[in-house]
Parts: sequence; C-alpha cells; structure tokens
Amino acid sequence: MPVTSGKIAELAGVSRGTVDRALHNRGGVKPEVENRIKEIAQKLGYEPDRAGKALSTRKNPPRFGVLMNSLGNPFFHEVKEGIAAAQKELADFRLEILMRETKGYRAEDQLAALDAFAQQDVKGVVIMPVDDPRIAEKINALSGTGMRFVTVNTDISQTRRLAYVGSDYFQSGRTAAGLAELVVPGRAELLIVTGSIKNLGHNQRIYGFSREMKDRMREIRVADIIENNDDEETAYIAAKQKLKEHPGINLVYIVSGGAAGAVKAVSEQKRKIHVLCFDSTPQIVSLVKKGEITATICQKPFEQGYRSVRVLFDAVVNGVLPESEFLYTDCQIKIRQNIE
Amino acid sequence: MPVTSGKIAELAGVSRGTVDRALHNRGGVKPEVENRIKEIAQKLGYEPDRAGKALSTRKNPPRFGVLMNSLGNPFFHEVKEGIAAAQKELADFRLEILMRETKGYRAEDQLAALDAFAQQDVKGVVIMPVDDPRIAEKINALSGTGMRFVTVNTDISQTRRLAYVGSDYFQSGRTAAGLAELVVPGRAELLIVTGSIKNLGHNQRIYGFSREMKDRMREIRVADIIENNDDEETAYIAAKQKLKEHPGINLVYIVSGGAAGAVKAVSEQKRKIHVLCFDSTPQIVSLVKKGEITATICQKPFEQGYRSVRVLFDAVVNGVLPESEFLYTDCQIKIRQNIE
DNA sequence: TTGAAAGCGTTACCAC
DNA sequence: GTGGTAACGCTTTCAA
Repeated sequence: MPVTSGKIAELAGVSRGTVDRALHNRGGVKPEVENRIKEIAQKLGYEPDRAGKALSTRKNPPRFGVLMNSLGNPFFHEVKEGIAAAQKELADFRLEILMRETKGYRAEDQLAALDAFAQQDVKGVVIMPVDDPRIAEKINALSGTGMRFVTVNTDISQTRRLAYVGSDYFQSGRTAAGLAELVVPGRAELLIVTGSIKNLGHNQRIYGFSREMKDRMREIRVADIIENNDDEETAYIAAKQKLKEHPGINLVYIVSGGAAGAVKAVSEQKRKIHVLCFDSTPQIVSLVKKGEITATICQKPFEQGYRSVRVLFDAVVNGVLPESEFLYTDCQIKIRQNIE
Repeated sequence: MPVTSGKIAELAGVSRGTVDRALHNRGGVKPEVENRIKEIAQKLGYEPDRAGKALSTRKNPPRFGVLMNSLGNPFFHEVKEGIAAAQKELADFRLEILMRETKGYRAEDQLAALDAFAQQDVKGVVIMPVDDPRIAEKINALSGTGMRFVTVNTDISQTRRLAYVGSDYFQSGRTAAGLAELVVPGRAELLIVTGSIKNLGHNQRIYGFSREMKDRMREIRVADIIENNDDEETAYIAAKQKLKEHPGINLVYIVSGGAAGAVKAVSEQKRKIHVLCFDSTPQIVSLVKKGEITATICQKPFEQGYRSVRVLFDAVVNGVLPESEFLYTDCQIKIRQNIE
C-alpha cells in the first residue's frame, strides 16, 4: 500500500496541509515540525501520487517555453512532433507550451525570447541554444530565479542547464568511420562536406571520424573539405570541382545539411563513390532508397523533442532530476533496407 | 476546456452516474437516453480524463498476465525490463501483472497458464505464443469471454489477438542482405546458421535475406545451412566442418541464438569472413566490439515489452484499440562503434 | 431506470 | 503556524 500524504500527516500528528507545505518548502511551518515531517516521508519512501497531483494541479497548470532556431529546417519537424507527443501525454496536467521558433543564429532573438518567457511566468524552457556567451549568462541568471532549462539537439557549455538531450556527435562520427571501414576496406580517400567550421556538432562529427580512423590505424587521406553553409547548390558546385581535381576520392562524408547537392555531384561521376551522411529528411530518405547514399546516421529527432519535455517536466513538477547531465539519443544506422 | 462527464450529464439532463453507465455499456439505462448520451459524447469529442480515472480505479485495479517461454534465454531480460517500465509508468492505476515464465515450447504449459489466468480475473494477457493450434483456439475462446490479448516477439496466426508487437523478421532479413552487399561487394558465398527450420522468425530472416538478394540481382550461393537448436557447441562443430568443406565461404549469416559457437569457428580461420547476426545479448555485444562479428541487427526488446503492455492497457482500460494490428519495432543495425 | 453521494490523493485557500 | 475544507474528474455503491 503506497504511502500518502495523509498517512504522513497522521504519523506526524499534523494536517495534510502542513505536510504539503513542509515537503514543498513553502514556509509557514515550525522548523522542528518540518524536519520531523521530512524524516517520516524519507523513511516511508513517500512519492507523491501523480494522478492526485495532476487532478489538483489543474487550477494553475505549469507553463513551459520552447525555443529553437528551427524555421525552414525540415530536420526539426520531427523534434516538434516529439514535443507535441510529450505534451499530449502530459495532458492530465494541462501543461502549456509556448513555442518560439526563430531563423538563423542571432543571439539577440534568443535573448529577447527568454526575457519574454520570464515575463510570462514560464517555469521551464527547452532550448536549442545559439553558442554565444550572452545566452549562457542569461540562462544562468534565469536559473537563479528558479527557471529550469534543458538543452536539446545542441548543447552550450558553462551553464546551469539541467541536462542536454540530443546526439553524441562525436560517437556518430566514430560510427561513420566504422561504416567507412566496412564499405571501403582499402585505402580511403575522403571528401568532407561540412555546414560550417564554426558549427560544434559538425566539427565533432569530423573529429570523431578521424579519431576512430586513427585508433583503428586505418590509412586515410582527406582530399579536401567543403564548407557549404547547409546549402545544396554550393555543395554541388564545390563537390563537382573537387571530385574532378581528386580522381582518387572514394568516399564522401557529409556532416552538414543540404546533402543532396553533393550527392548529385557524386552520381554524375562514372566511378563508384560511397556517400555517408546524417539524419533522415525526406530528401535523404529518397536518396538512400535510390542507392545514391550508402548509409545515413540518424539521431532520433522525435525522441529528442519528447524526452526533453519529459525531463523538464519531471524536474519542474515532480522535483526529480535527470539521471545524467547528458542524455544521448541512439545513433542509428540506416541503409536502404531499413530506412522505413 | 476539455469535456467532462459532468458537462455531458448536464447537457443530457441526467446525472453523472447515468452518463458513466451509458458510456460503458453497463446497462440499466433506457436505450433512448443511452443513445442521446452517446451522441452528445461523440459530438463533443469526449475523452475520459486519465487522472480522474486513475484515482477512482484504485478500488479494483486491473490485472494483466504475461506469458513467455523465456526461462534461461538472456534475450528476454530486456523484454522483461520493458514490461516493468510500463508497469511503473502505469503505477497510478495500480496495474497488477502476473508473470508466468516457462522453458521450452510445450503448448500444454501455456494452456495451463492461460486457464490459471482466467481463474484469477485477468483482464488482458501479453503472450509469446507457442505456434500450436490449441493455443490459437484457447486465445479465441478466452477472447470470447472478454479477455484481451497482445502477442509479443512472436506472432500466431488465426487468432483474435489485438496486435502483434515485435520484429518484422522479414525486413530484418532484407536489411541483413543490404549489409551483406556492402561488406561483400562481389560474389557472396554463404553459410547460414539457424536455430530450427521450424522456427517461423528464423525462417523469415532467411527468406527476407534471399528475397532481397534476388530483388537486387546479386550473385549469391548458399554453401550450406546449419541447424543448431540455439546451441553453441553444435554450431561450433558444424561450422568448423562446413568452413573446411567450402573454402569459398566469405559470409556467415546467423539467424539463431547461440551465435558464439559459429563465431568461434570463423575466427579460427585464417581468411576474412564476415559474420552477420541478430540481437545483442552481452555475449554478442562483446564479439561485435572485438570485431569478430561485423554487424548485428537488433529488434529493441525493451520496447517490445514496454509497448505490448501499453497497447494492452489502452485497449482494456481506455477502450482504445491499437492503430495497426502489426506494431513492428525498429530494425537497428549495430556495429562496433555504436553498439553501446 | 435513475440520482445522490462518497471516495481516490493532492494542492490551494481561508480561517483561526 | 496550523488545520479544515473545497476542488479536480471519475467510478461505484446505495437509495429511491
């Protein structure tokens, strides 16, 4: 028989109201009584009942903010679906979610959105942060006022966020290298396509790849690196030229968005060149199915959205902190036969 | 503002009790009133509130049975963890779960267990069925009395189960073939290791593989098929001999449990032979990490357990049927770099 | 055939 | 500082 607040009240010789105030540190309880109550709760392993809580929380429901620079990026569609799914599962609690989607990487936009959240009594924020010290500062300042943060898809260091939910980019890079070894057993000559050399995730995918290659003592030559700002046309033109310059290239490793451009350049070649990339936007799915991309490594965007909201909710509403600061989603290998 | 049973009662000019009886077909309501109530509920899109329901259901909690011939099979450890996780998530409802684990494939054991469940007022059963017509009959008979069934990991045809939760064995076979094409680009000469030629899942893995090879017009020769009854020693001895007989074998495809034996035989060879297998028991994980298994295809046992209980719960307690009769878990490719 | 009321566990508010 | 009570939405029981 689970412990209820009523039972604790009885044992402590007080009322349920007092127990509630004591356990939530809401003040107005004599310190000695508060301690006694907490001890009893501890000893009996009291866990507040979720159903009862949901029912009573209805009067002032929790409110979260979600902040992502996701506009115009198809990848984030699934992340948003995950967020919606979590909200639906938490419908009992009438969780409100304020969505703010921005375009591009301007720190100013995020700062303004965070301030707006603070005005609106937002208890927790899921954020895909721009890597800027002002954002870190703002997160820390708001944390001081009790607002809780979870970073999703992209992390930011030096902050008091509760957790990061997303891909382990370094490990996905390693996994790509493992695939490379399988499909190009001999000497690998590599063309890398990255979105930006300032994008942390992209860099880690490259770093993980080369680390794995080194650890496995594989002979590898990086013919060139293309920076395409996630743009298809740029990737196409640059790849076309590089593939001509380096006829020995047998592997194209795309860590950025906008893979299709580079793939087009590859498929215009006569020789067999393997392509490895990341994520599974509809365009990529179609290219994998056609065999123009050998494999893609996915990071479970749906789960990223779902999980980040759940983790935040557990912390804000139930006072339960995540098991780890780093909540990595699976690193999934998809080839034409298992991509859908 | 969500619709409550109270609001429906008001609109229908009856009490909440009557609404409840009407919507649950519990009888004792004048047909015309019942229809009116149902219409209103339908029109307003009434969905019973889970928290309220959880709270009131406490007095007589639902009881489920789980029936698997899983004793002594390490694969099912994760399935059971998934079941436990679902039970924990449904703690609000005080869901009881009766676990019955058996060893081997005796239909009699399962029949007896099912009868016992029926005695104990079990509302729903998660079952990994033995493929025997008597089991199918029993499932159908008990379905007639209102008991609900979900099959997990292994399906059984011709039954009134609500859904199957598990691997799409055929597609995993196709995926294995896709991998085979990547790692053995030329002519493939194959040694197959299966648990039993009577095991439906194993057969489908083989069938999917050869179908995919055919569809992709790949040149392939099956040197031999070993039947090892999921036993390591048997697999070792047989594989050792077959590898000697057929020096052209460059791929070993293991669709059964007890992969380690065959792997041992492979690693005693001088030449490079790729090994593809299924699932990720601790032993397999270790062999993949050592590079003795090229890749393994996993079927998310945890999720199989979790999902089967959730689906059953939704049906029995909330009256919500699963979206599809076939709820396939992801087919995951694991290589040394992403296996954990 | 129907209604009224109690109860599930929590929180919030108002008295004292 | 503390206790009592109402409220959340549903199911169930007892009366009528």
